[in-house]
Amino acid sequence: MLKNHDLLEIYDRLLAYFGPQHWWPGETPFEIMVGAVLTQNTTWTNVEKAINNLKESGLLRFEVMASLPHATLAELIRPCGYFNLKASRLQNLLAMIQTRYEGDLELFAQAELPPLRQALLEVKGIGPETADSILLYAANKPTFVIDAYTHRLLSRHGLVPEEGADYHEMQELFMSALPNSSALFNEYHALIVCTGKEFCKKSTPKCQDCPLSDLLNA
DNA sequence: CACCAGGCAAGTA
DNA sequence: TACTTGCATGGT
Repeated sequence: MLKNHDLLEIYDRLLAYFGPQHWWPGETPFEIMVGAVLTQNTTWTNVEKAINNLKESGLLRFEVMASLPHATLAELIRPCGYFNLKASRLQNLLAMIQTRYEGDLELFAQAELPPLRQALLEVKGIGPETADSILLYAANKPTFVIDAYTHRLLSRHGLVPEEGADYHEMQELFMSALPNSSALFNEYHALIVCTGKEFCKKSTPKCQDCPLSDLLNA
């Protein structure tokens, strides 16, 4: 079984296997932030369609999107699913940044991590994963993102239960075992997603071919 | 056809 | 606190 202190070795293996990912898929902090909301429980290919709609309409900018009617925004992001819900969530998020950070993402990114995380979590529709994704990938803050792939990796290797694992508990596993580096957390989470997409799927796992397969019965 | 995908919040007991 | 349900499109 996997041990807590092996998390650094796992990183080395994934990096050697997949190579550096230089994530997140998005050209600007604003695009990354929007993508973080749109990808909630949704495939990235569907998110791309929604992002492309926004891009082609020239709406992928803070001031423009912030003044868009809900129905217009919802229609554009329809392909990524939950479109009414996500339109509201985006608007809630933009309103918070408008109020607390003058609608300025650079100012937003200059804030300290703990209050910034708190501000994000107070937005209706922003939970721990979305908050941490925005903090890490749009604001370069050193926090570890826990998603379905990460949970699956940990549970398949016996580090946490398959059901009922706590987000903060899983986050602490990584953050207590690793140096506090946003560059490292960024790359590590990206590599976990690579593993998840290629080997660690829910119903069709390919554990035999996974670069970590020999750790399963060590 | 059933199941899955880089969640989250609200309702119920 | 511990379940359960709604939200929705698109791919396998």
